[in-house]
Amino acid sequence: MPAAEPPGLRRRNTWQRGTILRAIGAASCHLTAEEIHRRVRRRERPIGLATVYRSLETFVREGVVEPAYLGDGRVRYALAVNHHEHLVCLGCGGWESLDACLVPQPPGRTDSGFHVTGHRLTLYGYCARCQRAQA
Amino acid sequence: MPAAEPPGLRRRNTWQRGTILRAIGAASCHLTAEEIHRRVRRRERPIGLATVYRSLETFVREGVVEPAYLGDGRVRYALAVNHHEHLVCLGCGGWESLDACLVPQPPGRTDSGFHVTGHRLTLYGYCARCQRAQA
DNA sequence: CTCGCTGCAAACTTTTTGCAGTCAG
DNA sequence: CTGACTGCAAAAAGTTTGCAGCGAG
Repeated sequence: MPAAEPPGLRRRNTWQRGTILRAIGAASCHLTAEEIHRRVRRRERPIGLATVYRSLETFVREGVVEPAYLGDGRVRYALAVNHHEHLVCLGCGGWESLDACLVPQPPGRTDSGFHVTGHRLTLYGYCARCQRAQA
Repeated sequence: MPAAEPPGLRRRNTWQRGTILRAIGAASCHLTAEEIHRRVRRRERPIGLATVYRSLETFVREGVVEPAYLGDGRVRYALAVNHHEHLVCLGCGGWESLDACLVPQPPGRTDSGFHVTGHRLTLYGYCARCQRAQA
């Protein structure tokens, strides 16, 4: 499920990547790159923001981490293991998490030969507060 | 379905918005803001990029246009009527469209009172080309 | 040893915002 | 008439990249 290994690269395990991955895993929801950066900076040895971005890119490619685009112009990340969907409000831009996964179908292969390893579902509409405001 | 009317604003129809909406509708796939801008610029009277962005924001709020975040750092737009899903390759970053909509469940209301009016599903994995490259 | 990874800072891209003038209703 | 919409240009925000040094394997 974690997708096949990248072409010819040999991955190295550094303490930075471990720290970043642990920070994402410790969070209860999706984090932005900056939030992750801020959390791993608290440690004795700081980690560069660029490193966070580069590590995230690697993790996403490996299928370990899942990105989420909630419409506020920044990407959020969470462990693929903690997969969940989001409800985004078109009124205020806010969002809530949805525990259930509404796309139960297992990864497979499409007609075009595309190998599906995961998915990302975002539901959008209006939150309770915005519905009231429109009344 | 096109969501309720915004709070206290009265919308105005300008030739710019009509042109932008027509450009999106004429496209066979999702367009980036810049692509839309380039297309509406061909006309005799050019439209400002900021206007394109502001109009898109309005259209999305109204539920007329649907955004798509395919992971390349820019947002793409298409008419909600032309709804379709995407397959994004984690290997090369490319993407293909999927005609079928895999989330047939109708809009409804969640426990938290959130009113769902639409959704956005992105499947990810590896395209045929990248699978071959990894072999 | 080798070569992928890191940090820093500069560069880039995309999107947003301020403001004054315009025009739809 | 009113105030929402527009254009321009400047600014912001988020992400990427170049490069030299470091260190995992």
